[in-house]
Amino acid sequence: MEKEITIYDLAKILALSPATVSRALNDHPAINAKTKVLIAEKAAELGYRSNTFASHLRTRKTNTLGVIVPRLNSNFMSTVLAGMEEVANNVGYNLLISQSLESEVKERANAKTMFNSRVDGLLVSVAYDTYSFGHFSTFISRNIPVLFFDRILTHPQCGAVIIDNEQAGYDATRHLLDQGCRRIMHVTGDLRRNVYGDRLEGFKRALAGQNLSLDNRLILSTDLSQEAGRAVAEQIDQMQEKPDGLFIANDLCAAICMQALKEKGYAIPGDVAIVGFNNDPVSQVVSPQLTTIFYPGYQMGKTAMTTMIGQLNGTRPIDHSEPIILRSELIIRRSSILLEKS
Amino acid sequence: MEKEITIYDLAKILALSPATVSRALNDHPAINAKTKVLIAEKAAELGYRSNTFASHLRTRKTNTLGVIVPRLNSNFMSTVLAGMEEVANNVGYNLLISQSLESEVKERANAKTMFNSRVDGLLVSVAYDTYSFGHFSTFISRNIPVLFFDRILTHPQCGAVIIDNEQAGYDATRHLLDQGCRRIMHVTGDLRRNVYGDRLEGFKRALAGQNLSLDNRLILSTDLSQEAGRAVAEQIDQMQEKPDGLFIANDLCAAICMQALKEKGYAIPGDVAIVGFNNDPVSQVVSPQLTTIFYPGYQMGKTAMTTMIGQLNGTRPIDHSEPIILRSELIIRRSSILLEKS
DNA sequence: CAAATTAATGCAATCGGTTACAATACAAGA
DNA sequence: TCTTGTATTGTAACCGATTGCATTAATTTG
Repeated sequence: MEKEITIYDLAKILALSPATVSRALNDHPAINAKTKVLIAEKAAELGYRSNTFASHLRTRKTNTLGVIVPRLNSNFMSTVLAGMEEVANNVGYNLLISQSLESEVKERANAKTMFNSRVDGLLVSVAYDTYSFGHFSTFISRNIPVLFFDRILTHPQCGAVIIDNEQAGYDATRHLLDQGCRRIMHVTGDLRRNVYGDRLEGFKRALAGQNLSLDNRLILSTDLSQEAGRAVAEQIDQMQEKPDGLFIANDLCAAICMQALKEKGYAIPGDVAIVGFNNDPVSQVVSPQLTTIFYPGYQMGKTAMTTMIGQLNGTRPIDHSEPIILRSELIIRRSSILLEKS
Repeated sequence: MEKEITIYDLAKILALSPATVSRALNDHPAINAKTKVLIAEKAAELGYRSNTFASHLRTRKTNTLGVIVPRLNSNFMSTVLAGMEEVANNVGYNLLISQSLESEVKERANAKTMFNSRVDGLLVSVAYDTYSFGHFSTFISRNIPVLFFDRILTHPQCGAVIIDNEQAGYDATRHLLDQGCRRIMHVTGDLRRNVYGDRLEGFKRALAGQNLSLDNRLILSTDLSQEAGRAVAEQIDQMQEKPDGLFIANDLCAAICMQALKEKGYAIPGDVAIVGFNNDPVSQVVSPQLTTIFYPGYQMGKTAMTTMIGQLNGTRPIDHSEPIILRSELIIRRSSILLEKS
């Protein structure tokens, strides 16, 4: 009940050598099938469990992957993690998860912890203010694969899994244009971050496609928080030339903003048509329901993890030259429908 | 750049013994302060990192805690995890996180993995259908602390951190009664689960306090999913004697139900006043905004983790006799206000 | 029937810290 | 001066699984 059984105990009981026991438990081909069965049975009977530390010490593999995310308590991130966990769990990898709380300093500390824990690989979605790569280069130099997802850093030796933010930005904007909007405001995050920068590119492309000029006053870089949503509504209310369309790069922020606008008497979508981003549950419960971009979080988690494991197995090395791009999708709901379908 | 530095390397370079190096790095009092500095500097210079496996192998401690939750992608759970992570991270513990996907079978498998990974302690919020304790008793018999949170199993050797679900149920119901509701429906989960069973007790107590009898047809045990929310609205629509109040044990489910009711022409709160549970972001963006119970997830995560670590340090053993109960709070919003405040 | 294979198992070193038990050096006390 | 004490550092045996290199037994080949 109390004492741990080791392969030495098993060996002694069965009058075999520890080496044979070890090999049998690892299904080594050189061991007689009957012997394997014998050992396996005894091991089960005595409640033997492999000491992973001894094993890791010897093999220099940990079967553990590190994951660093900006925040755990976001619907999107936890969905991604759920996807990762499912894949990892299936192939026997453990996950060491930590959050940077959107701070590069904390992210650096987390990376160091992961490094010291000797994770076999690292999956990262970087913090809001991360621009340096330094804390990841230790991994690279030791040949530990680093894979970015969603919020990525571009690096010649790291893979990346993202959605096509440019296309998503284009789709969202194009949809508003198709509904007749001519003065579209884009509320977004830090534009140096790929997810936001790329969406802006799509936004611009859509405008250009309609020969509309870009008004920089209509591009708001915020932190996409709930407060930001309220502030945007306030700002719109103060504007002379008000926008007739609003593309906000986050659903919760968009929902709050929509609510604030409604309180101020604006009709949605009549006065302002709104498109969000993420397909967060909130997008379905606001009224009118929010048009948004479906962001395949679960899929992203699974893909990232599968890619990482492929790399570790050597079956499929990560392609460092090109990021893996997942399809996202515009989901049209009431908050942006100005024209009845014909 | 490539090779790992060990304490033996450091020892050789500095003409000291590995023992001294080891002690110095662990700040052992017997080591000369100057020697410590010397060793620390050299270690930093050469990029030494402790091999945790060798260390764990010897000390039989892993500095890793296991956490099993039903789902990662729930706002509440990810908030709890965020709280746990913050505390654990501060004191140098790592978290091994996995999800049971609401299945006892998977939970059992996860527990086994945790066990084999030799976590120093285990924190669990059990799956929807978990009623047996078997997969945790291995931990107990090896003296590994197990602490339940939110969805708990009651066991003489395990601590627990919960909110006062009975009181919360009472508060929610009492509020509806105070607003004049006389026929309140309670939509909840599996009643054998403490979180739901206790809320029902509170529900009953509130009714009893007003000398109202309990109508079992008004207690609906569902899976609290979005579909369940729609189904409830449908059911209400079919009822002869319709409820004038609705207490739903989950915000998202409540929001969907509210939406479905509105579509069917019911006025909220006029025809049906609604109270949810969790204070999920959705509760703030639905209209009318949803009255709900604030569920201190972050706090729960921090408290659970602090308790666990106190236990591991030996500073403060877990009190197995009584669960730790956190305060929750009724947040009154428009979905349930029938009487103007006087 | 001897030699050569093949199959199965054992020996012993190794991974890198940790720690009980010395050992050494030097200063203070008798 | 000799003893005792104190401060530091060293020696070596672990922790438990893995694996290259034998070794032994069993089978096949010439």
